Amino acid sequence: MSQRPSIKDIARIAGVSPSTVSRALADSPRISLATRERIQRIARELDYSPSLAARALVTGASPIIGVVAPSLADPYIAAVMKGLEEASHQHGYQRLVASSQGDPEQELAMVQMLSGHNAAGLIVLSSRAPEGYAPLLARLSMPVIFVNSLHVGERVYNVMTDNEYGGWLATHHLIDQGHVRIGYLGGPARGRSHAARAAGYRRALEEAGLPFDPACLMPGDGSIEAGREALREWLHQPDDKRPTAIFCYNDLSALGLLAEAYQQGVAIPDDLSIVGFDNIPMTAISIPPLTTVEQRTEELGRQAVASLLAALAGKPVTDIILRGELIARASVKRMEDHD
Amino acid sequence: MSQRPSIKDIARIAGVSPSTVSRALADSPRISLATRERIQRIARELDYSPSLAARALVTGASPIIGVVAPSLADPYIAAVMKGLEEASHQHGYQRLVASSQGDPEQELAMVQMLSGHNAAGLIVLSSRAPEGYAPLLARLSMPVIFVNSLHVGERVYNVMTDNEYGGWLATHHLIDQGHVRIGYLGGPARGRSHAARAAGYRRALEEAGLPFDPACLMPGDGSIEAGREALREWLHQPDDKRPTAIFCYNDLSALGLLAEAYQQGVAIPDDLSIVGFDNIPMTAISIPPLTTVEQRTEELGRQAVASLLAALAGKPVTDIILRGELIARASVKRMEDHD
DNA sequence: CCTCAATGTGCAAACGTTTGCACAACTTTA
DNA sequence: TAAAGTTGTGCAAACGTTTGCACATTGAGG
Repeated sequence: MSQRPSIKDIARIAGVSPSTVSRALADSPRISLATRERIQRIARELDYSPSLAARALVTGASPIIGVVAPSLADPYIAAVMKGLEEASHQHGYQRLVASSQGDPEQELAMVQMLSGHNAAGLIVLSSRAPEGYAPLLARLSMPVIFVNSLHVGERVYNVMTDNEYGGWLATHHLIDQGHVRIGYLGGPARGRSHAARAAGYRRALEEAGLPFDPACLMPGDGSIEAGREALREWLHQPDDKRPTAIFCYNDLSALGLLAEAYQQGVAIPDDLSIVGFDNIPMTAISIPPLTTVEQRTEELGRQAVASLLAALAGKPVTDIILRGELIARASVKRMEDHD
Repeated sequence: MSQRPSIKDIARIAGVSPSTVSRALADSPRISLATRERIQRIARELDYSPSLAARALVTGASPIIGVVAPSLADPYIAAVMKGLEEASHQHGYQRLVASSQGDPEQELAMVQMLSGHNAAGLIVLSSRAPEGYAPLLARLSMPVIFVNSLHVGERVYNVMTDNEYGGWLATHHLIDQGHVRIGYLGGPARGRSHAARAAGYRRALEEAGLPFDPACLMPGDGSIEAGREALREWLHQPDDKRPTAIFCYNDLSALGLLAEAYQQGVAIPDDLSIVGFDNIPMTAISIPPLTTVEQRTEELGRQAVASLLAALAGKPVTDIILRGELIARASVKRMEDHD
């Protein structure tokens, strides 16, 4: 029946003023030890917990990190979240997570509303790069960390995977194993990471003196279904046009490709070699286990928090670029040399 | 330089009082249309967005649903989240997500802090059932929905999967396909869902007049590794003691079992039939595709929000129990009749 | 005995909203 | 023409904190 106890209730019981209670609970040395302990005991007895809303209102900031993600159902995002959770919790921050369902407009709205909560800072996960951000960011008074996209501005920082390098690494590995005709199954068309991985792919080809054939580029969107579709497409190509290896934008589509290959009787890696990207848990138990480029997703999350904290503390912050390693498993076949 | 605009700034510019602005922005009919529109235009020009902290303070509630989950990196949780997201967003609620890292003590602390945010209500995802909840719940002034665990109290409601039925369904299917010696690979030892699925398993056995052999119960924890371990264990059993089919607590461990079987040269389903639980996306593309009992996870999330909303609206709320269907794929073999 | 510093506590303003009530200016009704 | 509505707006309190400043008490130094 009684409302939640407030600082005033404690004050009344302890026979002191609200301000004394506030200070006592904050362990201020200005309050005598005796009073401090007495007040804290009373607070404990009443099960007092402070109104964070009121505190946020007066201090103009709350210990909340706003997180915007396109969705929480994606294993890549889930992994980043895990890193975020660990790091932010360690530092006494909570997270207000809003998901934009992949809608850029909603994404902006979420950022807007998180700032309404007086969040200390924002972390935005999104590979899209809605143009609308620039003006919005300029108005924001809190630091913003973008994960895997690239934005500039005051109090705006980036933490990202080196996608170009990853694309290069995957392709280089295939070349190293003797492949000459290599395909790339793409990701979301307008995504930055897709573009960067594709760029790495082309650079590796170039460096090896291999020709680049646009026909080897297959459209995709990073979904399981896109992988399945890619394999069906591959089957329709004439024998001499078919890549002997495909580098996939992400593990999800690589896994889809694997599944369809199995159904269609295409042997992996004997008939076709596959490299994925992300190193999600499932890759270790697929059949065959998937060779992939690791993305240090949890680290991405931890670093995002670290950068945010640094920015809040007024320390200089630089953009962070993380490189993952190639995880060689069993989905790539070594080609014989023709000599 | 300039702080975020407040209602007062708008008032000053518009030459009216703050209260008029507040009402105008809320589209109150008490304000003349002309003033309303003028004020709204000014607000738009200033990029005004309300201080949610202040609003929460005065109204004593904020449009926030607190969500407590053990982790965000689990695909099952991710799926529930998706349902939560959709439903809550549709009704204008935000979600403050806190993850407890599986630590029951932290879980209680998170609940505590979410109530400090004046959350409208709480949704708790956790299959553990820490005893500590009862007293905490009694003090809470907001409704709480538990997903897949079972708590009672005032303003406490439950939304859950019918795990007993699911366990029965999986086992019944195996019996139906002619299996007689059926194993059960368990989940987290103290978890409610594990116990319920095991109970369903035993009921199916009983109903079919099949003997129950405790040796057919394998310990597990729902992880991929637990699945691998279970298969190795199975290999060590003497031929006549080996189950011909195993019902797994969840898909993750079933998938682990599949992977290990492949590595060890055990043919699924020819040598061993497998049924999982959850129907996570990966089951459709495993090799072979996994027969499993669907868990309507997204629906779980949607229903949790629906129940919460109903409770907030003062409508009567009853506990909800969801049943999933059996998804027959290719990991179960039909046994020949011996006659 | 007076002044000064140190120590502990209280007062009151402020944060940005919402909302019950009062009030002024009109308009209608009797 | 007075009384009674109607309509639009403003006043001021309230929500639960934090915090700069002032005050009262005490003890020490001169």
